This record gives sequence, C-alpha cells and structure tokens, in this order.
Amino acid sequence: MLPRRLPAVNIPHLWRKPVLSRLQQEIEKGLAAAIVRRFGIQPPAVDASLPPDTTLGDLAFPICLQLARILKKSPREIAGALKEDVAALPGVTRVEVAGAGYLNVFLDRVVVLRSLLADPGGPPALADEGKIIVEHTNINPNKAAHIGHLRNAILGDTLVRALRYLGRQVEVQNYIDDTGVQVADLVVGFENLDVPAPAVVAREHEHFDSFCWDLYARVTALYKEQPELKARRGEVLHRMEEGGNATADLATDLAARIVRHHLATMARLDIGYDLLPRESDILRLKFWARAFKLLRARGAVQRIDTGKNAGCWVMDLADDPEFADIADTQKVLVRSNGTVTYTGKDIAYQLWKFGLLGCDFRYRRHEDDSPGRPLWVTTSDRGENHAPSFGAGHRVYNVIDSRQAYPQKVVTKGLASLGFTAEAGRSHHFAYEMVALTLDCAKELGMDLTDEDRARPYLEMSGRRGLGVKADDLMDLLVERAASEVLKRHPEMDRKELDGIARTLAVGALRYFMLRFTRNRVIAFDFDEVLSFEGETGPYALYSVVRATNILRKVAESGGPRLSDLPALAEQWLTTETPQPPAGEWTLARECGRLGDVVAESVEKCEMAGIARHVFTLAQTFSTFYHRFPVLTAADETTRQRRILLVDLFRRTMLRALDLMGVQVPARM
RNA sequence: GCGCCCGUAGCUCAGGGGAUAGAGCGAGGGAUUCCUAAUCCCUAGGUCGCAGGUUCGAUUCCUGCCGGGCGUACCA
Repeated sequence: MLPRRLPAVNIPHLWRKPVLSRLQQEIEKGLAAAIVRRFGIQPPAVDASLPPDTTLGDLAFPICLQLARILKKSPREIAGALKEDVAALPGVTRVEVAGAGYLNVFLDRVVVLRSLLADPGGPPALADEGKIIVEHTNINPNKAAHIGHLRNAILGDTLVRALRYLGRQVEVQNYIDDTGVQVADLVVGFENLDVPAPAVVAREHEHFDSFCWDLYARVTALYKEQPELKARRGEVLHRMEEGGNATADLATDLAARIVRHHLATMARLDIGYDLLPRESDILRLKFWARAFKLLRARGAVQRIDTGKNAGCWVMDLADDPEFADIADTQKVLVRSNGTVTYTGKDIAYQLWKFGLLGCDFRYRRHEDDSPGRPLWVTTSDRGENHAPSFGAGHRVYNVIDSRQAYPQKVVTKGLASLGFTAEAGRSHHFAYEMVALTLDCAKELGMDLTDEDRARPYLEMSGRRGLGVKADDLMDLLVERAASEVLKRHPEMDRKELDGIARTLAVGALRYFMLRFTRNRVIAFDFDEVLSFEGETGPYALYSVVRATNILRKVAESGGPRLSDLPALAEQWLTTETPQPPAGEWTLARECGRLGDVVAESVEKCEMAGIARHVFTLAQTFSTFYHRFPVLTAADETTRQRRILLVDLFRRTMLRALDLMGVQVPARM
C-alpha cells in the first residue's frame, strides 16, 4: 500500500544540528569547497559516513570513489590531493586515505566531548512549524485492547515523544468510533444473549472490556444461527446515528465504559491523550453534513442511480492514477440507506483537523483525566467554557495499520479534491503492518484451528473469532515475570518497590519489543520472544543504565563527586588541557552524540525502530566499556575523572533516549 | 487479475551502490576474590529467493519470475 519510502516528511531545515552532525556538516562543506578549488568541478553531494570502526577514523568520505570516473584519476590519487585541505578544517586533527580511496577524518575528540557534556542527548533545533496532530490508538470501543492495538499506540506515542523532543507542538487524539458497526454488534449481544445488563456486568466483572471480548465473539456466532439478527443490527445502527433514544443511549454507555478500560490499559504503558473526538459528535454536530455540502459543491461526489452502488453517494477515483490499481473505482461515502460510511466521516474529521471545516466540537473534561495530564472529550451537549482550542493543525499523522491504506488514500484525495492540496500533502498515513499470532501462540491460547489455519505461516487476529492476545493479559504476564526476576536478585526487597520495578521492566520489555521491528514487517507474535529479558530487549537496555547509575553512586559513596557535582566537574574538565580519549572510550561518546540525528531521521522516515535500535546500540557499547574500563579503580585520577564523566554522559543520554520510548529507569533491578 | 508489503545465518530480525554483510536467540567453549553474570569474550554458521539488466563496482537500483502475506466492502 505504501510507496517504498514515505514521501519525505520534510523537516524544515535544521538550523542547529547536534554537535557531531554540525561538525560533520562543516567538514562536508569544506571538502566540497576543496574539490572545487583543486579540480574545478562541482562535486555531487559530499556525504560523510561512519567507518567500520573508530580506529579507522571518526568520519569517512567515499566521495573520491565517485570522482574517479569524472576526473579519470585513481580514487587514492584524488584523496591524496584533498587530504591536506581537509586536515586544515576546524575540529579535524588528522586525515588518512584508506581502503580503495576513502578520505577518513579523525575529529578533535576533546572538542566534541566538551560539547556533548554540556548538552547530552540534545535535540537538533528546528524551525517552528505550528501544531502537529497525531491520531493513534483508535480502538473500536466494543472489546478489550489486544496486542495489535498496542503496536499502534506504542508507535503513535513514540512518534509523539520524538516530535516533542524535536521541539514540536503536538496534540494527541484518540478517535472513538462509538457509532460504528462493531458497537452495534455489542448492543445486539446485550439484547439477545443471556447476559446481565451492562451496569450489572460492570459491577460483577473487574474487566468489562474482557467480558465484551467474549460477548462480541458470541454475537458473531449468533448471526450464523439467526441471520435475521443482522437486520436488527442495521436498525440499531440507524438508531445510534439518530441519537436521543434508548438504543443510542445504551450504545453510548457501552462505548464509554470500554473506552475507560482502554485508557486504563494504555495508562499502564504511560500512554495518554489530549483529546478523544467521538464519532457520535461528528454526526450530531453535523460535521458530515458540512463536509458533504463542500464535496457536492465541488462535484467531488456523485449520486449513483444504477448498478451495484445505486442510491449511494460515491467518490469516483477512476481519473486518479493513484487509484489505477483499484478494481472498483467508486468509493461509497453515503450508503443507499442514507447512513454515512467511516471513510465519509473520516473526511469530515480530517478537514476539521486542519481547521478547514468551518465548525468545531464542544468539549468537556473526561472523567479519567489527571491534574498532570488533562484529558478532554468532545461533546454535542453544552461544552465547558474554558476548553483549550483543539484541531486546526498544520500537519497531521494518522497512525493506522496498512490494511487501511486505501481508505486513507481516499481521505487525502477528499482534501485534495476540495482544493486543499497543501493540507493533503501534510496528511501522513503512518502505516505499519499488523501483529499476527504464531501457530504456537494460537495453540497456547487454546484456539481450535482449522486445517486452513494450520497451513498458514501465522494467523491474523480476529475480534469476531475472539482470536487474539489481550493487552492487559500480556502486561500481567510481563509484570509477573519481571517481579520474579527482580526477586531472584533482591530477595529482601519490599513489595511496593518490587511492584514499581516490575512494572517499569514490563513496560520497557513490551515497548522495546513493539519498536524493534520496522513498521513494514508483520510481527508474528510469540510469547517466548516478548517475555525474554536477555539480549536485544528493553530490560537489557535498562540494566546498562542501572549499572551506570551504580557506578556513579559508588563514586559518590567513596568520597568522589556526587551526581550534583558532575556538571561542575565537567565544567572544570572542559577548561583543562586534556589528552584525546582512547578509542574504546571514544566509541561510547560518539554513540551518545548521535541521538539527535537518530531521532530526526526516525521522524523523517516514520521509522521508530531506529530509536529502539540506537538505544540497544548505546546499551551494548556501554556494556563493552563497562567490562573493559574500570572507573572506581582507574589507574590515575585524570582517567578516573574522564571515565566518570563518560559514564554520566551515557546515563543522561540513555535517560533521554528511553524517555522517548516511554520507559523510565529503575534505581535497581 | 491488479496494487502494496515481506523473502538476508538453524530461528527472529537490522542494514543498504563501495572497506572483511551485522545483531539477538539457539549451538560449542571461556570469564565472577574486581563498578549487579538480566553481563562480557571467543568459535561455528550466509551463492543476501531465482534470472536478467544498469554500473568501474549490486545483497542494495531497474525489469521479469518464484514463494508468502495484505488489500482491492454500502466493515473499519
């Protein structure tokens, strides 16, 4: 569904890059100028790369390999001619011609280290762009959240954190589809299956959402036995859209109850929102009517009189090359029975997100908000007077799995066909592949599988079949697992601390797991993998920071500088004549210096796996450092101080990097 | 049918026009009077799905095949 690379989410020019890349940029410019001077040609893009290891240099330029053809000279000869010019650039201590003709640059490590210590993990500063709206989570409020929803929420929340780190103003929205077919199914379930009223269920079951998970699967089975119930579902849907009747009230109540559970589930992972826009309000406040009018005025929708779409209002996509692949070029926005499809409502919603609809929701505080994190929900009743202003964003990310790429394209096309081409260009479908279940996993869940199922590489989760791993169940498993690991190492630990650490480790394990896969890869979910705390996992990363923290604690305990003294120590060190740090230590510093670039690149590519990977690389680099270089018992005071500062640089960088992933660091584990 | 995604070590995955293709798990071997062994070090393991093309150079770009997944709804 996606182009191979997303259309570049263009980040307006970085006017201040992190220290490493800033230096790198200067050298790229200087090298380009030298090429013009020596050879009288304008070179292609001069880009630095990283040499395989730091003993070869800190930056490597392959440009001479490309110039060889143009200049008809050997790459090494060209590199040799440029070597002195590059060596004279500020921040460069040495240049070597290596391999086939690489120009390898050694940086002044002390200069770099000084800047890093002054601002560890600092982001590149970006030109202000205005509000960015990120929509994620968006779970149908008719059942418990499952691990597929977790991938969505974790990707979305990480994107939000990355954007905020880059200095963006972000508004997080979690759209509540409370008038959709799936909620109607649940209403049919409560009406026709032998279950207590919702209020009673809520009293008797701690997990109302989990109860509905089962009920939803039972309704699906019931439709097979009593097909006439499907007509009832249609009626229910109609009544829900009308509002102001008992059926609609039941639906609203059910959706609200389940949303509260979803919010609680996500809160366990430190995922929150600013606004819950409700679909019912889009209807009640006539958002669709308004969007529909605009679309008709532009001739962007047509009423169809004949054929299978007779009686519907559709958007015709035939003339658009983007949709050349679609067999049926008409996308229905208004059904023949007069109700609006999700895509129709989504067009209205998207217009509102950009402030193009000319009308607004009313707002009230959600009952589950907290002083530190206000949460608002839309309403069509009287709103509160002091609500902040929502919507009217400059850029919009919709975090939605790639199975919905086609309707997302229709939404964007809707904007474009109304003449809002700039906004269409700033509408980003942040697409990712689904989470499926391995066959082993499905068996562990006790699912009975068909032969067809067993022939597949993995199974798509299905709410209708009740096939899936619930988010809360997985979290419970992770917390339990974490608690037992911590207890093994700290048998004396009190319950309260243990619970806190176990929760932190569980969040770290889960969030790391969901982020380590690039978004175009289907995750075939497997319990053993997600429950692993060794190797490339969240707990491994946390462990490295805990160790760093321990070193610094022991430094303080042995009469050395305390955490609060370290800035002063860095300051003092900054002004002292210092030898260049050796390669093994420098590698750690260099990795720390890359965070800002890594995040900027991750946002540009909408690829949050880059952040996870970098966190792992940082942890791994530190682990190597930890084993090779004693800090407390360093040979001399200069070395000891430098290492203390390096450990602190690592610690502070990791705190920021892990915070981007929504993970806190425990004091011990 | 058409479109999109995936195919890299036994398994799970990174990477990406150029320096010996990387990591984790698993397998084998080693390290703990020393800052937590949730760690570290070493070894084995790869015609980067297949075939063409572009290029000084392709695992990476292009084309065509093969295998798998998803989409192509008056569900979302």
